[in-house]
Amino acid sequence: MSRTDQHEDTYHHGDLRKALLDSARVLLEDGGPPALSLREIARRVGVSAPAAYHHFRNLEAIAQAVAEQGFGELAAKLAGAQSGSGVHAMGMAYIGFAQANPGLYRLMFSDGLAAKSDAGAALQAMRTQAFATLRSALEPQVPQDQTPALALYLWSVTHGLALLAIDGQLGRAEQAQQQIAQVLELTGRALPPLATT
Amino acid sequence: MSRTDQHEDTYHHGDLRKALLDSARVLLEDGGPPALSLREIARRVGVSAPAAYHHFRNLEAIAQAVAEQGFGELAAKLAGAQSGSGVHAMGMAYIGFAQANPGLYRLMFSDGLAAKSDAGAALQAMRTQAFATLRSALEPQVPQDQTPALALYLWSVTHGLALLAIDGQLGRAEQAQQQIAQVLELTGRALPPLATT
DNA sequence: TGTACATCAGTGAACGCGCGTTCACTGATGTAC
DNA sequence: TGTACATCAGTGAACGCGCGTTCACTGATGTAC
Repeated sequence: MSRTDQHEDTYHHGDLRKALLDSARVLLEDGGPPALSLREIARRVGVSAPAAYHHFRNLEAIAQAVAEQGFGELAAKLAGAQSGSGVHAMGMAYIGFAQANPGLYRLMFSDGLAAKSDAGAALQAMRTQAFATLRSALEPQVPQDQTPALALYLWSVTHGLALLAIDGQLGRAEQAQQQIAQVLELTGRALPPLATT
Repeated sequence: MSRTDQHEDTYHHGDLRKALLDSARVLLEDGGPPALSLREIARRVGVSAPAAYHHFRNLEAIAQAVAEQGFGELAAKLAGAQSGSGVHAMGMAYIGFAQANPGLYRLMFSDGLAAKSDAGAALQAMRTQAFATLRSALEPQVPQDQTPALALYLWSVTHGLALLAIDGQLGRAEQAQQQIAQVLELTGRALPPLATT
């Protein structure tokens, strides 16, 4: 009988690793990166805290794995938008991701566990990787010598706008979406004509 | 004999309130917002932790006071740049502030103590106030109906760029400064012609 | 000018808390025979 | 098909830690007389 067929209140959990990551994400959205706590993550899964150590080296490793998930999902979302109408669509997708997962976005890009040894460095690497992806997505569409500056420009606007949005600095709901669209429209004005693929 | 004339190793400190704020800022730059701890702040001043309670209601009140200082200093710096050559100079000043006080900037704009009751709300209000200042500085220079969108656009770019800079996402030193200048130059291209005062 | 005293800014000890992590354990699983 | 057993994923108890905050106190200050 495979574990996945049924899962009464068994002693063994089934897929605790996944459950812990899910729990961490919920916690993250509830209280932001500072709220991440191994004990609370386990508590919400209904499992003792030490059980987590069979699946992760420590709390930082959980945070790192969650961030990794986040970068994966963001990349997927951006790749989906890319096939659409270009910069504006990608910007909306980017900010949409942050709005849908504000706690996760903060973990990925904010200080959270920054200076800390292992996971901090790993996070930094993920960010750099994400930026490299953006740059190479832009590369075929703009003059080569302008790519780095344009990529940084686009990242700055979207990153800043995303953070302002999830900080509640924009109006609520529809109004916010309209403001975002306006900013992205302005952003596009600074771009050279794009070579559509 | 006034307290300020001399200050041997007296039992009474002289200006503990200021000393605590200074200490908090150093700590903030050392370890970011998560490192803020009342005990550590007091320890670094060489005073017992409870002494702080004669000057602040609690730890959050210290953080709030520090953030308040930060917003004051940022506003002063921007006002100084405003008399200069406009948007580009103000952008450089803004990002320069963040680079000079990364921990403080994070406290002011990042999650740090976000959702928390009193101080969190106060911080939010300070941010909103800062944005209002930016908007009204922009108002006489652009068509009135475009002011909100342009202000948000400018804030997004500078905020995003500032965070990327202090997150070490840009190259080191001169290279970083050059990238910042390039991004600000691109940013300016989206602006309508400005009415110089 | 000298002294009693109220006020104030410090002190050390103690509280309760939640945390991350380690430990020795035990119950469940599934495989070898 | 049935059983012994190695492996593995859980458990509860305990550790040490640093934290924010409260408490009763005491030493210093400066003012009223």
